[in-house]
Amino acid sequence: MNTTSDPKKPTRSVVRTRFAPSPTGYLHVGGIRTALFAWLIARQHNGQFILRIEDTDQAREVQGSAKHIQESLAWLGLDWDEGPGKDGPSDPYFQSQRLDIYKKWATKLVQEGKAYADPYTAEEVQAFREHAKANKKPFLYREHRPENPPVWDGGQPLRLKSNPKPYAWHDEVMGDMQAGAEVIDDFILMKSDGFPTYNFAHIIDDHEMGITHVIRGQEFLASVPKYLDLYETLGVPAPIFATMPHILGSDGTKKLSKRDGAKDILEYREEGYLPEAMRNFLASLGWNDGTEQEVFTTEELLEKFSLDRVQKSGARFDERRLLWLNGAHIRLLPLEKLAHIVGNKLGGASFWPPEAFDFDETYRTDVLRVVQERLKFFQELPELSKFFFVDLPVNISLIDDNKQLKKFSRSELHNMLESAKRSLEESDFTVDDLTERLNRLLEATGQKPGVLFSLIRIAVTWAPASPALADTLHVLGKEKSLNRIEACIKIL
RNA sequence: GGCCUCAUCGUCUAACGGCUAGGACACCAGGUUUUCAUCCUGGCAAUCGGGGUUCGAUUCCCCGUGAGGUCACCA
Repeated sequence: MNTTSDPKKPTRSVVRTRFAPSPTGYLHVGGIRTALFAWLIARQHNGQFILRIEDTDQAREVQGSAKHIQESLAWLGLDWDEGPGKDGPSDPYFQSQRLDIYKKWATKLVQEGKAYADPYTAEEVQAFREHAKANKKPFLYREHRPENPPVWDGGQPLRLKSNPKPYAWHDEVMGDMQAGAEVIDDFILMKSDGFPTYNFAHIIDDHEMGITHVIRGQEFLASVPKYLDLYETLGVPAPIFATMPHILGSDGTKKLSKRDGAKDILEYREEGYLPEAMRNFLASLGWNDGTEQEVFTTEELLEKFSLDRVQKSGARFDERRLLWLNGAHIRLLPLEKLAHIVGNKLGGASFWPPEAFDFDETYRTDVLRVVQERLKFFQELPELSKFFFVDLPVNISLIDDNKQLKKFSRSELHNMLESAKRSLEESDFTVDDLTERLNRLLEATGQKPGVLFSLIRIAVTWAPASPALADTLHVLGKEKSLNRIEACIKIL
């Protein structure tokens, strides 16, 4: 393990970005979009993308969520160059394992008189806060800064001795920013439990890890001046900031959050969404390339993404758009690849109905070829394909309620199917021959396709929807098709 | 309440200060030899309000209004 205090840091490439979640639960689309953008920036500059786990709040930590987060990123294809499971020059990447580093920096600040122990109890500080609130004034701790603070022994909160003054900075997304001295305060660096606050730890880590671009959500925008103050006090250069607008819930009222029903990103994997589609969707929420292109492959995203075209305003999360995009990406997929994804869900599972495995892979691939263009997400594969594998129960209402077929008597339908059967018995069941025969059948029976084809389609599937008739018959094969037609003839 | 940010069809968005404000999703209608889907065509639908500046404001400025964020020993 490298000690991060080594002054001779390894040569770093120009761009290093990070995603730094806290392990307090799962990742939803709001949070993971920031990760996508950070990843995109790193990758398009041949830089590094670092995953850092910010586990400094013992109380809020959720067991297993660090793993879950890693799994989410891995599914989305946001691979990290350094982080959990990937040793790097700034190892370790869990903040809870970097306590000595924060302690060292904190001690340095104390020695230089730039930080001091907070002598008040939590209740006392809370009283200050409420007093300010009662007077409708913002709370500033520094107005209560003790004259003779006790020696910091690690048991009290450690506060930064701030230098209130106006700050101006540039944000890649938000543009030129400025703030007055009134927002600068003596915030807490180290908590009394010996852990650093986010406000302190992320700055130390970003510096130690050589992060060049800090890409994060809007909730941190108001804190940037405080961070600027700390950077100055630390004598450390500030990185490039890029503040992302929030993704709002579909009702548009709040930042998307778990409380408001934001889904675990991995649920989309379960439902059969493509990571490719998710990346496209996430990117297009708040970003576009200025053209009318809507569907982007990840290669195109890497080529075209830029922070300066990221929207400043928040965007609502509309799952219908994701659904459409997913269908579009499914149609873009080569059949073999689609077959592989569909057949290898997770833990040996698949999106196929169980009956599909009574058949060989060639047959399943044939089925997939004809349903590909109507798939929107993989979880709907069973209902779209089940009749290729099992005989669905007869559902006579498909005929009785069909607005074309209901006009005919049972015996008329019976006769139509009889002639269909006779013709198909002669077929070699290639798509071409089937198409040819079905066309001739139209002439021979004098029926419209809406009648004849509907009837045959229903007879061989008993499903409300299915692929084109010739395709369906071809995939089903001669024996099964004729058997099903035969069975239908009997009940008519 | 203070501070910060934002504001174009229902939604995601485009538009050096200059054409009938463009595209996509969704929805509706029609077409492609049936259904569902794809694909194609068409339709519906927007510059938050008020003042300026300007020959001309979606665009620039001001004031409202609305929305979001922040003001933790959470991140």
